[in-house]
Amino acid sequence: MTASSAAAPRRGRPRAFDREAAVAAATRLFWERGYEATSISDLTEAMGIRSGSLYVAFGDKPTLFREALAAYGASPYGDFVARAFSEEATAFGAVARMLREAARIFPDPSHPAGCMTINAATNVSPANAEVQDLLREQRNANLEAMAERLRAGQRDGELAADADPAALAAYYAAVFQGMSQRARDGATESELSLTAELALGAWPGTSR
Amino acid sequence: MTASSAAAPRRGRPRAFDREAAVAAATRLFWERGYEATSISDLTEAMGIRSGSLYVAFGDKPTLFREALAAYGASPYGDFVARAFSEEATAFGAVARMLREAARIFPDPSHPAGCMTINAATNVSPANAEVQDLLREQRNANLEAMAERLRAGQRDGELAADADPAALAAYYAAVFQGMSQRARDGATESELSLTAELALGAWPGTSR
DNA sequence: ACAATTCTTGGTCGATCGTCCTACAATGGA
DNA sequence: TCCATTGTAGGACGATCGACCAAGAATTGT
Repeated sequence: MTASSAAAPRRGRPRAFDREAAVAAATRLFWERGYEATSISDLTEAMGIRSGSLYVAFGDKPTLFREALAAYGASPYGDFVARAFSEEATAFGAVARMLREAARIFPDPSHPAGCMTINAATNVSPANAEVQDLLREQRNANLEAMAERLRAGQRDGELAADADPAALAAYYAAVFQGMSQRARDGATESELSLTAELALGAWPGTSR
Repeated sequence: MTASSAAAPRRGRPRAFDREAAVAAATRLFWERGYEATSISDLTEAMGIRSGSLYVAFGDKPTLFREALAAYGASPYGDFVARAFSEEATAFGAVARMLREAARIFPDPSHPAGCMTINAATNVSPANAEVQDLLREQRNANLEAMAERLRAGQRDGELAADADPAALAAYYAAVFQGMSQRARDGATESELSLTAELALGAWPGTSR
């Protein structure tokens, strides 16, 4: 690995476009339409570049998608779940914050509705199964991480001893994914907030 | 409108394939991959016919999709929600049956996972927005029908007077859609059953 | 000044998309 | 028997897909 990370002056003709802004445009398009329904020409138009530049700068379409997904995950709209679980002290606090922020972020009209990880590759032809698998594994990994957090909470006494952490995690994952779908169907923040509170009411023991 | 509905003997060469079986094959494929990721050649191969026969018998691709969707809605895997709401005496009974049957049907390996109405057109390019809109409107109509059933239940005293029927319906719709997504991600019947019971625990008053 | 390097332009590649057409096969009615 | 009608076989249509290439432009290092 040779440096290259910093702003070391590179040889050759400099890029004429803002790489970060181009990725942001691609992210928005993939988020809105999904992987397969977004064509290279859709992308080049939105990114303001020609296909040659795209392939030089980003490789092929699946590679660009992975970069767009990483950009989503690093943005405020994509990292709020990870932040909730790393910053909240209790398991209930983390789940509650996850759902309440989802209710606010999913229908926000300043970006495509719902969660990109949930919606970007649900309908995919066999030729692009790798992308579908990538997102599926990410969702299942998020579920497992939530289950692990609940198990830890149970050990610490935050969660009733007779509760089922895996079942609770699966339940909240389903609610979260359903909220994303509802946002895509036009659900408002107030509807999703009510959904979040009803879902939180199922927390065992009501002790919180 | 001139007769033509019954089995009146038609002129000309008879169809060489079973129309109902062909629609069933198309339904399965659309259900599995979604509208856009299913190509005409995919369809003709699965249906066992050539494209010429397909266009004569079914019109174009969106028309065939609508017929496949209708076949899904008339099948045991697609009509169980409607049956739950028409056959159960109480609002809670209908919602409970809807979720419990979804937990059994969504992951059934004898057919594609989840609900076709929910998953068949989530990622669609603008050219096919009509299909996406069709399914979205169907989902929203189902939600409104559930809300109406809960309002009726509230008038009949089945549901606590201070409960919010629209919010409850939106909540159970989100859970239902989330369960479909989880099934697509590999959730088992036992996981989905636990999710259903946790969701039902949020029913107001616990009086049921 | 010149070479090495990198990016942009513009176009081409084979494959596949949904749709339709023509030629032929198989049936019912007259 | 012959015609009208309908379905099938096979291929062609223009458009678009993702990917890549050659030529030229713009920059840095020597």
